[in-house]
Amino acid sequence: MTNEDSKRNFLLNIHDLAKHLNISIGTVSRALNGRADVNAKTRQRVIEAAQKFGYSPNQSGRSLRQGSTGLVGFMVIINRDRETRGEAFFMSIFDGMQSYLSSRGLDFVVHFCGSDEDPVAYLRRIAERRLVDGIVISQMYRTDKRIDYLVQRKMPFIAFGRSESSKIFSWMDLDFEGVAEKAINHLCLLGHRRIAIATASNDINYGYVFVDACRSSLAKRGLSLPDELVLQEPLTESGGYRVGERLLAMENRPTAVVLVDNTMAIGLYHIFQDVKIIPGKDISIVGFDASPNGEFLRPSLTQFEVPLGQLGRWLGEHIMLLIEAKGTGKKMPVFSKLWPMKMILGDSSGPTS
Amino acid sequence: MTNEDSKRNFLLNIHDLAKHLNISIGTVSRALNGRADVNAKTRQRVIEAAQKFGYSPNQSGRSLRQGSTGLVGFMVIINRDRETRGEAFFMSIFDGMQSYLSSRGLDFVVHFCGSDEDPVAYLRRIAERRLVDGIVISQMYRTDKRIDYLVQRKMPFIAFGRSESSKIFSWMDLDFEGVAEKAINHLCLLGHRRIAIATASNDINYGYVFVDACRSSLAKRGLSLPDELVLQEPLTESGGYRVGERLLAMENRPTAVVLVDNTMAIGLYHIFQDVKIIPGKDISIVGFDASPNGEFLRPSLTQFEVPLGQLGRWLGEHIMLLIEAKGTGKKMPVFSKLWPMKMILGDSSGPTS
DNA sequence: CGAATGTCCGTAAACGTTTACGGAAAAGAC
DNA sequence: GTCTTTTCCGTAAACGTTTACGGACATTCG
Repeated sequence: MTNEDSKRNFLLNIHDLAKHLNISIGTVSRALNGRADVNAKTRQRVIEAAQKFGYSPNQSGRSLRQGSTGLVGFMVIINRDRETRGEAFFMSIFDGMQSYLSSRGLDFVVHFCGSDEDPVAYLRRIAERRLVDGIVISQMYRTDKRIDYLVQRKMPFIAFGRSESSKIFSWMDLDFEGVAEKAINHLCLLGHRRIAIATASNDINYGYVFVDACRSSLAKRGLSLPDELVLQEPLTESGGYRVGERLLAMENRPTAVVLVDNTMAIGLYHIFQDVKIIPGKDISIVGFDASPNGEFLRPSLTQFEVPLGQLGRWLGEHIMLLIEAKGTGKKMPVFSKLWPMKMILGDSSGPTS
Repeated sequence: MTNEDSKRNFLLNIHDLAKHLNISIGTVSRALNGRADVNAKTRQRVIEAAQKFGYSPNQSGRSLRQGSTGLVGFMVIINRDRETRGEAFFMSIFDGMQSYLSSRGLDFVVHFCGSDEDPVAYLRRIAERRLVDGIVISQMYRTDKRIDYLVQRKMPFIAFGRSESSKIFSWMDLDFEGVAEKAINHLCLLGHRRIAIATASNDINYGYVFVDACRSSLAKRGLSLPDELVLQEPLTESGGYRVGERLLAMENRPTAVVLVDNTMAIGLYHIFQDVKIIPGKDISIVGFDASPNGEFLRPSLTQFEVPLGQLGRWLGEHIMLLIEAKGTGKKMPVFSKLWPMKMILGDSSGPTS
């Protein structure tokens, strides 16, 4: 009793609302859910009362009955040493996803896997407890257990980033191959022959993909990418600084360097500034994703532009399609998409001297 | 039938598990929930089976029965022109919160209110549908309707940031007063007399609080803060650039400027670099929150340090206390805390010439 | 050996919804 | 007027849990 009080609190449910309106709970539910078999006048009364008392159906009851939560998740792995893309990156994606999903009546929620937790265990908890109907997973590893798990569980998901897997699954990724080709082409036209690549550690898949793509693009032009020019460092400011140190220490210094993340550019610029090397003149730098930092560096950074909001909307739309397909029992479609990026010329890349 | 199939899918529930073990669902539930009245051997069998088949209780059923979701939320308002603190800021807070809450058996989830949505309506949906047991709201406005709503609804919440309100509510905020005092003191000791403040627009509460605090600290030293030295610009790189433009345009230029957000520092440094003004020599700059950007600026930025992970843990702990108090029917405690920040001396602040 | 106690488990109600079903009343057809 | 159709609403079952309650059986005690 006292327990019930503390549980119920003063919040009202569908019974209270029905009693107040002198109609049955079935009618209240039908009215709010926009079903046809309810009188227009009655519906109006119900909606007004719900509005007035601040009533929305309890999501737990609803989910339980419907077998779905109406919730879409996005899983982010927090990395203490930030060996991943800059986090600000995600915000614009969230914005686009949220905007699309809410227009379709779905809710959107982000799950942050702590830096001290196992991503697979974390994801399993979310899935087993049925917290969401579908999920976007990000920061894909080169081989990622999460994929096998979700496929086997037949849970709707999209991987933001590719991954090596024998399974068939939906993914979308930035067009690293296209970026590599454009970057290498640009630098080669400027006369560069010895080009370094700064990238992430090998188990982060896109670092690997990007280096591979650069190697191909170089090969097409009769150039090679020796191992000592692949500089693996954390994708951070200090990682960029470290890249600079390693470049400066080389006996046969490259004339250009391509970065897989713009955060690195900041550290790189600073070490160059310390030793009076001018980007675009003494050495060429090409960055990756367009970020405000890039525009504000001096000289401005040559980088690539990607409309993150649109990308988020794409994710929202397609995860919804997967969820719908599963809900209606149809077999789930499989999506895969490479998102194109546009090169923005800055002053950090110039002809060889 | 076919409908049931598509709903149920192949996922198993407590009945399936009980049938497989040849015991009742009650026992399964008790075993998994660690109740005393279940045989140790039986419990072991249940736990192993659950592990083997990947079973966790369906959260909807659980929430419905218990009247609580075991979920803690964090509401972030996405701002397209980023008139708020840098977003990377939040990640470390999430990390701390997630870490604390998961150690207490609670789940943590972040809700992003899209830039095209009304924050109050967004929050109401979350609350009315009982998506979470408690929530941290951030980016407080000077007067914030969300507070009144949550107080009236008796929903456990903590405001991350103060706000003017007649209501009593729990909050935690950075110690803007302390920062202002230290920054002003530091600059005054260096001989500065004419100090500008770069801040956010007036409806963001902390911008207002900070300017007010600076004004007090200046007054204590017999100095004033004329209106033309309060520079309201977006807390972005270009906002910082704009601040620089305004400073350069002044007939009686201040010798120092205090920023309420370090993102601004980037733009400010660049315009100064363009016109060959050296921070710390020709003009002094004091930043706000410690960010890697700050360390990597040249000359290094004088700024303030805050352990964001600890701050997140504090939020997790105290929102949990509020939820527990409400669950047991006790009256909810009220927390308020100013989080201290430590000044990190850089080379961007120096004596007047 | 009977009674009292303790250990463990099954039963069933409840949580707040949605929705298939059936039926009452109103409307239309003849 | 009756018969059919339509419109609208109430009833009750179901979703997957947790937990109060009671009872079966084993154990202890006198």
